[in-house]
Amino acid sequence: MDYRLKRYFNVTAGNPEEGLHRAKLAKHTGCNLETVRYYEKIGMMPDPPRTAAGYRVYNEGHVSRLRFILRARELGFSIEDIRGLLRLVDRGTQTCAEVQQLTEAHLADVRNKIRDLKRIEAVLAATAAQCSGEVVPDCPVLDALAS
Amino acid sequence: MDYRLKRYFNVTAGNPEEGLHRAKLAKHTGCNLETVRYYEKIGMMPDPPRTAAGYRVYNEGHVSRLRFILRARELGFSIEDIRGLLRLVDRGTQTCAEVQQLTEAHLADVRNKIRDLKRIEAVLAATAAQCSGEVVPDCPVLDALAS
DNA sequence: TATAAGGTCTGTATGGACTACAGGCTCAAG
DNA sequence: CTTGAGCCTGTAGTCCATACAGACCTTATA
Repeated sequence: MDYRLKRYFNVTAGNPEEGLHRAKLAKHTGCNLETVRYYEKIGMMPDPPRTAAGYRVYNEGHVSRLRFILRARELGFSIEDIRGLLRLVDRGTQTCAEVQQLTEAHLADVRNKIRDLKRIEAVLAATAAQCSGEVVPDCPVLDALAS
Repeated sequence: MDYRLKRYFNVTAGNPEEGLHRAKLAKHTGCNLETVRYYEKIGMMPDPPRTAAGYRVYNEGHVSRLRFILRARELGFSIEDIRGLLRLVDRGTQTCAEVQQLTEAHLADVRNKIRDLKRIEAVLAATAAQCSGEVVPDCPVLDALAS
């Protein structure tokens, strides 16, 4: 399709609101503009279709995938961890056993994170509560994770 | 005290098991050897006392502080977040109101992390359960964090 | 329709948080 | 008193982004 024609369709041939350029994807997800390109480069995000002029065009699928990646990073998952999680989404050739093993490993990791965060939560909540008085309690933050 | 004397006390003057050199601290905490020095440089870890020859000497306090930092990083806290949390430990000059505000902010962050991790946990658990059969379920991992 | 403004492209440079290495000193053992 | 392991410092390299530079595309306005 000629790019002159594409204009009539607001970038993509389909639904107008499904076609996002890079800046809009970034804004929708809270991602840095350049990071979008970076994740594409390292293979975390698929190469998006392009307009005739070479502009990247994203859809809702890209939005949720990118949101997931960003939040998973905030939750302390490494790039490789996230690749593993996304493999559960992108799979096709994997056997069920492989999927299960991967899943169980992530599950253990996630549950440990939850456990430790709850410990921190408890300590912080106690601190905040006691602190409403004049007395600043002795702060056992470090002990929260004293495995 | 002369360092020749210190030998008799296994590096520190006090309890032998309280004096750790850098490699031992690293091994006890699972920290990379060089990272110990790095955290000291950026002020996350206090400058430890030194032997007469200049060797760093750590105690149990250093161990738990470093463990905390490392785990907090794994849980997705930034260096600045952790500085904030540690300020609750290191405080002395802060007012109660400051401590409380800081604590409440961290608390909200922690609770959001827990919420999202639980969502991931639920999806992973479901995946693992279904996957024990022959059928690989449609994988809604991405939807887990579709805020 | 010329042009200015703003969005996008690519490649490259910079920054933060580590991590590894090089060259020299210290220490315990033999 | 030498040898090897461990520690010191400073510096270089890596990973994960983030920012910038110079060129092209698109839209609005004169």
